[in-house]
Amino acid sequence: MKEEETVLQKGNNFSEWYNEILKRAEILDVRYPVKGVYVWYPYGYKLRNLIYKILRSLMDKEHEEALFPLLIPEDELMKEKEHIKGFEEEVFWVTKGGSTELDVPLALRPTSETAIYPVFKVWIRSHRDLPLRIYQIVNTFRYETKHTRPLIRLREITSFKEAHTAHASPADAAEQIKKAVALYKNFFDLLAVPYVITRRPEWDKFPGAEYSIAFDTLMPDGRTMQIATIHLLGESFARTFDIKYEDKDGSQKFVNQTCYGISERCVAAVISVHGEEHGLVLPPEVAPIQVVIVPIVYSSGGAEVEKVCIAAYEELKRAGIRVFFDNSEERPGAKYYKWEMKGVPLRIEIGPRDVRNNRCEFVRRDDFTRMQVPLGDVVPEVKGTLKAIQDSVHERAKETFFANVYKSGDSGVGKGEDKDKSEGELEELRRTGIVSIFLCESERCGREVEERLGVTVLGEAIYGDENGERVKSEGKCMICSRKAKGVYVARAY
RNA sequence: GGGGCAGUAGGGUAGCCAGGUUAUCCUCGUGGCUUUGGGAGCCAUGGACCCCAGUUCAAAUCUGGGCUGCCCCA
Repeated sequence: MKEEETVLQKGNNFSEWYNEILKRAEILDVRYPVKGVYVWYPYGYKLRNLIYKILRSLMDKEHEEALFPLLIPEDELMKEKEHIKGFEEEVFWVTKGGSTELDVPLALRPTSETAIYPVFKVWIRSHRDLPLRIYQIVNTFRYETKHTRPLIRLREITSFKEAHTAHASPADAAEQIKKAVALYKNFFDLLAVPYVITRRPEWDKFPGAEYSIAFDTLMPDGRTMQIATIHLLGESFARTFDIKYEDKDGSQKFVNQTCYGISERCVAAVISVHGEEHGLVLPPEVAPIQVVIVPIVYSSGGAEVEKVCIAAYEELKRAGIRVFFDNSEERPGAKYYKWEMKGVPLRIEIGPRDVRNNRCEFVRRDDFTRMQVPLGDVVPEVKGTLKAIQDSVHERAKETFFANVYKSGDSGVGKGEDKDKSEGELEELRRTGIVSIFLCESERCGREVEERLGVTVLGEAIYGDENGERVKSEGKCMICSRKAKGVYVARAY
């Protein structure tokens, strides 16, 4: 194979890189003949499952997993007017059973509020039933009319983790929002994916919510991608679906609700943020194969090498490492390229020279550094190296990310230039990253900025820096000069 | 939302403008022999014109529609 087929340009053509890597690393097969729906390859599905295993373990501490139906009757879906307005044009409908027209058309859930809340009404009777915190991981359907993209814009979202909570008081619900933010921070930190957290503008919040908070990461082409959303629903859905509880004093009260979700965009983020010219670079936490052992076998003396490889393999496996022994027929070089493409964090090479010296060689995927390790120390050395790779992958991602978060005035937290930007400069910056500007809360000014700069307003920068400190910032709106807050804008997916 | 380009073997492609014999090349699959410290070599062999209609003696090639994919702009 030729050199240009080996090296994938990521920087100047992200789209091509992204499509190519999904295919070559066997994450997703895009050849299914329906627009916007795709097939998970076994390797991609293992990656997905490891990522969702982390998400599950975080959720399970304070939520219970449940499973609600895919089909939602038309009358339930239509109940919450503001909510349905936001989805109406994207709903898939089941209208026939065989050749019989259905009395009530059934929607394929675009999200599950209207499937879950009628059941909440039945489940919740007393303040003793609160707080109620459930989640599910399901597929959802949206009739996307725009350009669909694997893992990013889908007609079938296969892996939507949605949490729904109900609380007695507004304060409890607000407290839950904070917990959800902390939980998601924890999650993306483990994936080594950097983010900004913003409160979405009033005119861009989740339909039916009081307010929405979102996590956005930065893709290599300079666009942001929303990777998590958190919504305070207040009482609006409770009123619509009549979800009430009997309080201690015997009175009937509406519950206060929240919901928050993460989709397989988190997988797209892991792939896009860390990958490079040679393929995927997976953080060890989520790598389906953490260590691959490649034997260097000659026709003579191969048996000895194989014996040592198997011994190392068994030892690592016993230690709980996800290890693979590649004793296929290919030549060593071919194996290196293959496992680099698949993002395996650490490769161990063992050949006759190594066996003679009672050692093996480590090669790190993140920086290709090579080291010799005594065979007796393999397990502790692997553990230490995987930890080091996890950290350095995270550090590198954060460095790239924050180098592309720019502030204008003191309205943000980025590490870019700390001075006021002219519109021309902003024009330049928005091509490569996230820019913080002052903007008032009116939709008119927001839309004008979006139009003029060709960006999306992500929202007020909250929990902005790494210490989780809220950024205090007040200034003048760059459109109307009224009192304004610092908001992030960027070109968004 | 608007505009452009494309669909030929599992993957990538030539041929299409100018219709006509057995559809090109690389990769890949299968069997065999020799190999193995960064994509091995040789021999044999396997596999394709997106779908529907139209034009024509004749369509991968021309026309229309559909489906699917990709790119750019908003």
